[in-house]
Amino acid sequence: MDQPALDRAAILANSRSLRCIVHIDLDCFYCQVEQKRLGVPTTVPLAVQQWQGLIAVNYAARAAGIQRHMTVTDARQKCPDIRLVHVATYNDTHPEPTYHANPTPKSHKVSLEPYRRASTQIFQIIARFAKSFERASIDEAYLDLTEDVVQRIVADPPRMVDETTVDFDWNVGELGTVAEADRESKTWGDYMLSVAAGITRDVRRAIWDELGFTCSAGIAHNKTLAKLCSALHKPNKQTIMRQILVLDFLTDMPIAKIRSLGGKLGTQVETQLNVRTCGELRQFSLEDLQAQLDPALAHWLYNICRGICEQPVVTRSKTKSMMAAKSLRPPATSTQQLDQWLAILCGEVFTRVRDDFDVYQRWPRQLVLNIRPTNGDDRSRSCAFPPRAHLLDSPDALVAKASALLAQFTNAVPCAAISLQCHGFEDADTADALGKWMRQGNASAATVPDAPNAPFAASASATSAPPAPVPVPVPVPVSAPVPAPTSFFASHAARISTSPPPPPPTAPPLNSAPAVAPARPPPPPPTHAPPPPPAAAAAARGGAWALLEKDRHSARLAHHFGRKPNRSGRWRGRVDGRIRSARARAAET
DNA sequence: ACGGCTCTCACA
DNA sequence: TTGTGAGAG
Repeated sequence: MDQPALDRAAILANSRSLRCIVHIDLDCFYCQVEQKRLGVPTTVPLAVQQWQGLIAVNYAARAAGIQRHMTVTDARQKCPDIRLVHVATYNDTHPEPTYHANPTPKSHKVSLEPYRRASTQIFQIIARFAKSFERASIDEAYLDLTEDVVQRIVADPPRMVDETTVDFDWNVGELGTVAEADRESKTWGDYMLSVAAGITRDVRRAIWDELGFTCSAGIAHNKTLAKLCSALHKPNKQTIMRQILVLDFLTDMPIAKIRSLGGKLGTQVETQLNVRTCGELRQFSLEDLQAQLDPALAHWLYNICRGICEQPVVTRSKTKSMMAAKSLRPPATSTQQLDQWLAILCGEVFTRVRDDFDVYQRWPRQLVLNIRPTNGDDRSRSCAFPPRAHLLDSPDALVAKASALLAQFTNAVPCAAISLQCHGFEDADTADALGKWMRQGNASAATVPDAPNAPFAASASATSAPPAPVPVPVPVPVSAPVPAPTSFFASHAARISTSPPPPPPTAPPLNSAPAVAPARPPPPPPTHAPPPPPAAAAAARGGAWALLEKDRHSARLAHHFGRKPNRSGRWRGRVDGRIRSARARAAET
């Protein structure tokens, strides 16, 4: 068999995992938040600025040649009509984040709270449509709609042209860009994606109707493709990646566009193999790759350039850590200056932690202080986060803890940056009593109860009441082998019969993207990641360079496979692992 | 085994 | 660029 035939065979073999994965991505999110707040039409070029730099640019401004990394001076020069909005700021005399007229890094600290609150509202809507979704960033989510799609198909089966071809219309999104070859030969996978696209359209319409935000989406059989796909027709459009188009779609795709390959690792793969695109990467056999790269990395790359990706959508909607950071320009030269900024950071962390408690009834366990001396040598120290009883209405106890951490550094000044973060959130009930008791080594007498289902955040606002609890759905595994399309749906139907029905559509079907905004020009060409630091420095720190040495640091790639290396550091296949553990059990008895 | 610290990657 | 986040060794 020639190579393309082998590639297609590999994908076919993988098609047993016919998941429906959606990636939703808000269009120039910070800009939309500010446009909504200020009532600025989308036709007005607008950018969000943080000090002298732009951190978000709307599509009207992009059409005028404005790009993300420009300074405000360059932006005004290039587009005199541009509306520049500075992010909210605060300081010790104005502790409430507001949109000050002329904030300076010397006198103010940035607050991203308005975007966090908008984000919370968006995820609240997504939660109504998707039983399982993964909050991937402040404005991105992955949804696994497989179960919902199967449920809909079982309830309302499509007409069949023949045993394998489904009769339906593509009316729910753009198709992949490349050739629209085989448009008429629609597989079960295509049909599933079209049903997922219908749900996606409903989610996007709800976000628009209720909040006034537009977003783009990609609908595919896995996370990697869904993410690439959502960027294909921005803004305000959704794109379906049919399996038949995957290889063509990826052929000219720069590998740097693939998640986790946008940085040093991707650069190393590029230089070591002398490849830039997925198509070029496909020229290498698995053996070729494994001869030059870490075996785990080689395996992952071999699959990913063929559009094969098995990473599950991990249900997660709450943040795991919170950080308040301030870079100091010019660097702080006295500990008094540092103490002053530290108190401000404490105030922010205090407020956010308390607001979070009002919604989730959880409290952080760890407090971390990080400083960057001007020599760039970051240092951090941590301690226990003050108990809730000590932080009821003032951040004083937090300031005391943080100051003690700061005092641990002998050469803190001159200091270019300081940040405070907290993590290790625990449910309040178990954290206050049972959890501590368990951690003290009393686990033999009892088992920890499952954490109660947390309500989804209605708002991070301190003033809003906690929302009514919404049960967190139990994720259902969806990667079971698929014998044949019809039996696949039948077997899933039995398992999902007790699930609640999806919300009814709120409006008639739309052709392609919701008609909530006029067509926009395509996004600008991709920007490239900044060059990495010198290889020697990175290698000395044990960074990604070492990763490329065969058999070294392979465990770093665990997230690509959902499994971990064993104690000797070697990777196990799933079957291999089972055999090994069976042998190990036999050896023990 | 686990917690403390460092590093990478991503996104507005 | 800065300010956040997640995750891995």
